Amino acid sequence: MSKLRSAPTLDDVARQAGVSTATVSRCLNAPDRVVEATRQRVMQAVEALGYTPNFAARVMAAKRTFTIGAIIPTMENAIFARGLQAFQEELHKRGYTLLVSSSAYRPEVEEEQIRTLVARGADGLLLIGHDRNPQIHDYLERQKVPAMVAWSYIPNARAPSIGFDNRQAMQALADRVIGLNHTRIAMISGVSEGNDRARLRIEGARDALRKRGLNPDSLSIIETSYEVENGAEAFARLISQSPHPTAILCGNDVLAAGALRQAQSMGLNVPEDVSITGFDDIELARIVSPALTTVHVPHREMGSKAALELVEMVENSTPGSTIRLQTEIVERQSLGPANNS
Amino acid sequence: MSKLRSAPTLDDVARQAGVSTATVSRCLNAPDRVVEATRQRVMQAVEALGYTPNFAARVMAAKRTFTIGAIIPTMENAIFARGLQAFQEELHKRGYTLLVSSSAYRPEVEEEQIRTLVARGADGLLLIGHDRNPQIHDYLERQKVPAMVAWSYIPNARAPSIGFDNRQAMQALADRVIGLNHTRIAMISGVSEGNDRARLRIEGARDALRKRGLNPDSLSIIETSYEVENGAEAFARLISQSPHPTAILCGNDVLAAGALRQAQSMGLNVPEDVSITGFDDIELARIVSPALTTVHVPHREMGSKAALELVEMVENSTPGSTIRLQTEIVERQSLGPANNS
DNA sequence: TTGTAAGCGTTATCAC
DNA sequence: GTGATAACGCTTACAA
Repeated sequence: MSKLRSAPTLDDVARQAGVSTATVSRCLNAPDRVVEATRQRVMQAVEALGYTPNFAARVMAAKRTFTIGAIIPTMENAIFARGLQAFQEELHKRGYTLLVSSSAYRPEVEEEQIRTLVARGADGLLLIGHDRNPQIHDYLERQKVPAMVAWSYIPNARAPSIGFDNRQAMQALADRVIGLNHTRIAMISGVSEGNDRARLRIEGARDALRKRGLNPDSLSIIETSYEVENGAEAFARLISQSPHPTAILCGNDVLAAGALRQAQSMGLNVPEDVSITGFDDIELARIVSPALTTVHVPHREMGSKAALELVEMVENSTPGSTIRLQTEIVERQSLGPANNS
Repeated sequence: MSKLRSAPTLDDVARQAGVSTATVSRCLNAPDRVVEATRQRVMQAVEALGYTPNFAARVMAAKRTFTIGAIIPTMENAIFARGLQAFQEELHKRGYTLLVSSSAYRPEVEEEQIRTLVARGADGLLLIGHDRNPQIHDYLERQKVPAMVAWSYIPNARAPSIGFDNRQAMQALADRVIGLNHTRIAMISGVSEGNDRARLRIEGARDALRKRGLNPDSLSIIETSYEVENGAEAFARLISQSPHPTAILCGNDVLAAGALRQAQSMGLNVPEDVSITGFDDIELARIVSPALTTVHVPHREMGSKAALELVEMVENSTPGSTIRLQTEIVERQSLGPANNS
């Protein structure tokens, strides 16, 4: 049986070019440390053989992968997509490759993915939100893999983070709602357990009620997972209360879109009969009609700054700094004055 | 200076447990080939040291990564998300990890990503659509990395594929439109160059005109990239023609959502004044109002079957088979009879 | 059942 | 500038 010819190695290239493997390696990694003529010869051999360096071997020898891993809760909605795209673009400029996996909002899956990415030699990790088993951070420290948290700003947390103050942002929005004379307010939130963003947004809404002299416990909250259908269902339940809420704060735009759809299918006018607000300002917020009044999050800025910061941590072993980004309320058509009939 | 203690290796575990590295390796990879007592001891050592196998080393020795790579054109809209999620879930069941990267619809980026993933030892690749430089397939063959194409069904193409017949699907939809007495039809397509799905959908629309005795060249087409804004702009241009089209076929739901928004902001009623159709049946199609009449694509089925097929190719060196999935038209509210005034 | 030792394909440190 | 050569951490015959 003939020996299967497998992918060409450095050695093959070296032999073909009549040089040593060291020279070939230099041609690829530090071209100026090799004389033009030999480099030409080597590159020709590389071309001719269709050589691609073996990544695993390179990693073993160099102990660097130029790879950053990111674990996001879901790819199925656009919340993280835009920020991640900017993250990737910035990394690419700096010579890094991004590997993404999604945990489906399950902590144990996230943990597994973290270990997988570390085992694969990720030079650094991007994680979403602060809530997780602290042992994971012990593990990352032992493995010396720097990690940065995004989509949430919490100073002095275990890991440096870049994001916005979810609590304050929702408080500002709720305050705006109350300013329009809404007093019967409800909220459709993402599942708050293990999700600091969701939890802080709830707290923010309560803060607003409190500051305006309303009872924070009067806020009826339904927690549900982040899908359009769930938003619709939750809306149906909340609106059946009597007297029904005149404004419904949603934990994100996807839930808000679901709520809106449900309102419409129940023959309710938004915002005349009931106001609905979103959070995130993803594309969807402008697509639905009425367009959503929501909280704009600077996704791209967050992604690119996260990349810069993380690369800095990786390359200079710095602890990483925590960065706060500003959000702003964008007023569109889904929020109007209360109709307290 | 004290030696920095780095991540524990197999050797450390072996020493701690008082066995050889081979035994530790076996405990991890073939637990039944080791006696219970020693395994206990080894596992304790693993636990105590917080050992994680070094992936690169493992790959070098075993020549398998249990990793599948996927390169999708974009993460920024939901077209690929659901199918990819199913793909990942199925792979996970089979013990594989999925690595995803996005090419931003740029062929040269896709090519680079393919090389990156191969260099990283991906055991197999999932690619979207058939249009690409054929040299890439030569390369993959040389590297012996099986690849499967999804989102497009083309028999006898260079790579096996799983998907649907884009041409036939759009033809069926256009036929339905014509059956509602539309004769002035326009199309908002994705950029067709380097995108067989977009191209075939255009062809399908023309086929329908032809079969119904209409002039296929009467189909005015605007090609644009896949974002809501582009759909809106294209709609504005098409509708300004006189007489204006009564039905606008969109290359996907995102473009359709943009067209719909633009129609509404111009005070046009859909479908009374103009009909709009989508393609893909992503969540968005049900969120907008009127909800989109569109082509339903079995995304999850496509993803999981692609995984099965690709794993089969990887594990048994089979050539892979080409699988055709069925689409169906879902009638909602954005398509109505022509108003030929 | 367990241990020994030979790779795996690079990079990096020295000499030359 | 270039060439030997020793790691890097693991898997896997083969031997014991």
